[in-house]
Amino acid sequence: MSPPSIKVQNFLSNLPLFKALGAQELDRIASGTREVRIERGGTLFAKGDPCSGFYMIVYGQIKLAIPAADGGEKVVEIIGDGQSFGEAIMFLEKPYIVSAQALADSLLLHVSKATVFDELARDPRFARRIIAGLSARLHHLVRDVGSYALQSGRERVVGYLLHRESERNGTAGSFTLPTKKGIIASRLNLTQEHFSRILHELAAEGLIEVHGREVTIPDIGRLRRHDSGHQPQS
Amino acid sequence: MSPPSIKVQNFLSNLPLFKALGAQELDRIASGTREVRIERGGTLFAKGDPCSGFYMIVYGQIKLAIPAADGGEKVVEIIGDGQSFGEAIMFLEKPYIVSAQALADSLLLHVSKATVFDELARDPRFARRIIAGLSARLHHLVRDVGSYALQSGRERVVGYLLHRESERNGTAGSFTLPTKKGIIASRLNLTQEHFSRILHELAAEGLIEVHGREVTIPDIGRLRRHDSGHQPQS
DNA sequence: GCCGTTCCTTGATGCGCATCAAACCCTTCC
DNA sequence: GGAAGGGTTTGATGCGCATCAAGGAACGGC
Repeated sequence: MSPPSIKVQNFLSNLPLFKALGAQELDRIASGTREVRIERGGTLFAKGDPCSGFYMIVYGQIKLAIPAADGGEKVVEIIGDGQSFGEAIMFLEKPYIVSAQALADSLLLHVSKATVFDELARDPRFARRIIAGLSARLHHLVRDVGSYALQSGRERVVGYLLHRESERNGTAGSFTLPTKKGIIASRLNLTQEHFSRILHELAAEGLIEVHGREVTIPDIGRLRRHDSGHQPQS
Repeated sequence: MSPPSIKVQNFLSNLPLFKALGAQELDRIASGTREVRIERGGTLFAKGDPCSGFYMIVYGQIKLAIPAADGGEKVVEIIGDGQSFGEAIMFLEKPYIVSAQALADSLLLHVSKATVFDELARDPRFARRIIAGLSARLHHLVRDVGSYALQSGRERVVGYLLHRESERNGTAGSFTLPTKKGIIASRLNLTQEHFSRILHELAAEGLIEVHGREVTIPDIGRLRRHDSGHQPQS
C-alpha cells in the first residue's frame, strides 16, 4: 500500500511551490501527501464538503465550478498539469464553495492541511511561496472580474484566444482548446450557443480558423487590434 | 516631522493582522509605516502605478475600481475603517491593476514592502495572518464571480442588502448605504439607473423602504425568501 | 457497418439590462 | 434667498445575450 514515495519527491521538487527545497523538507511534505486517482467525469469534491488539504495535478485536468440552484454552473477555472488548487479554502474554516470535477482521467497529489501548517511554521520561504501563489490567483480573478464587467462577449473570447496562443507551445498561431467548448464558454461567462456564434463570426471575418478544437490565428496582430472591439485601444 | 509613533502602534495592535504581537514587533512595523492623508475625490494610486507597500484605513473610505478604456469603471471593492488593501499586488512584481480613490477624507497608514518582507521572514505568525487575509479575499471574490454569473440583478441587490443589514450595528432591520448609489451599483455590476429601478421595485412590493441612503427592511425573513428570485431556494 | 450519445451548431424569439435623455431632487455656496 | 451642481429618478428605446428548439457532426460501442 505504500506509494512510491521517491517519485513524489521528484515531482514535488519540480513545482514552483516546492522548488529548491532541501531533501529533508521534501521528505516531510511527501509523507503528508497521498496520491489520488480520479477518472473522467468523477467528482473530487462538491460545494459544501469540508477541506482537508490542497491538490496538485500530476497529469489530467480538473474543472472548478460554482453550482447554481437550477442545475447550471459557472466554471471558475480549468486546471491542468503541474498546477495546484484549493489552497485558499484550507486557511479558512469553511467548506468548499466550488466543486471539482475531472475532465480527464487524472492523477493528483493531496497534501494534508497539517503538513502545510507544519511546514509554514518552520520555513518562511515556503510561506512566501504560498503567499505568492495566493496573490497571483487573486490578481487573475480581479482581471476576470474586470473582463466580465467591462468587455463584451466577443472581446472576452478574443482575449482568451490570444492568451491561449501566447502560452501554447508548438506551432505559432495555432493551438488546441483545452476542453469542450461548453466548458470554456462558461469559463468566459457565455452560453455555449453564444460562444459558438462568436467563433463563427470571427472565422467569417478571417480573424481565426476553427476546425473542431483546433484554432488557427493567421494574423495575431490583426486579432489583437480587435481586442477592444470596434474601438481603438488606449 | 516625526509622526506620533505611539499612536501608530496602538492602532496597529487593534487590527487582526497585528493583534497580539509583541511591542518589539510593533515598533519594527511602525517604523516602516507612514501616515497618508487624502481628501475626498483624491486619487491614492492609479492603475499602472508601481506598488511600494500596502495600506490600512484609520478612518475614511476608499474605492478600488478597474478603469475602462471609455472612461467608465468597475468598482471592485469599497473599503472602510480598519480594513486593509493592496497586499496581494505587493507580492507580485507588477503594477496596480486597480485604481484607488478616496470617497471621503481619509487617514491611511502605508506599510512599506520592505517592512512586510522583513517581518515575514522573522515571524511565521505574521505570515499566517497575511495568508489568512489573502485567502479570505480570494474567497469573497469567488463568491462575487458566482453572483455575477448566476444571479439576476435583483438577486444581487437583495443579497447585498441582507449582507449589509447583517453587519450593521444599530437598529435591527435598518441601515445606511455606505456611499453613493452609483458606486454601489457598479460594485454590484449594475448601472445606476437599473439599481434605482430595482430598489423602487422592492419598495413597491413592501420588501424594503428607502429614504435617501437610509434603507429599512421591515421583514428580513420575507426578503431573504426572495433571495433566489422567484424560485424556492435549495 | 449501424446505432446511441455526446457535443456542437444554427435558427427564432424574447428578456434583462444598458443607453440616452430629461426632469427632479437635495446640497452647498454666494 | 436664488443659483449652481452633483446625485437620483423616471421614461423611451434598443442591443447583447440567454433561452428554447432542432438539426448536424463526431465519437465510441457492439
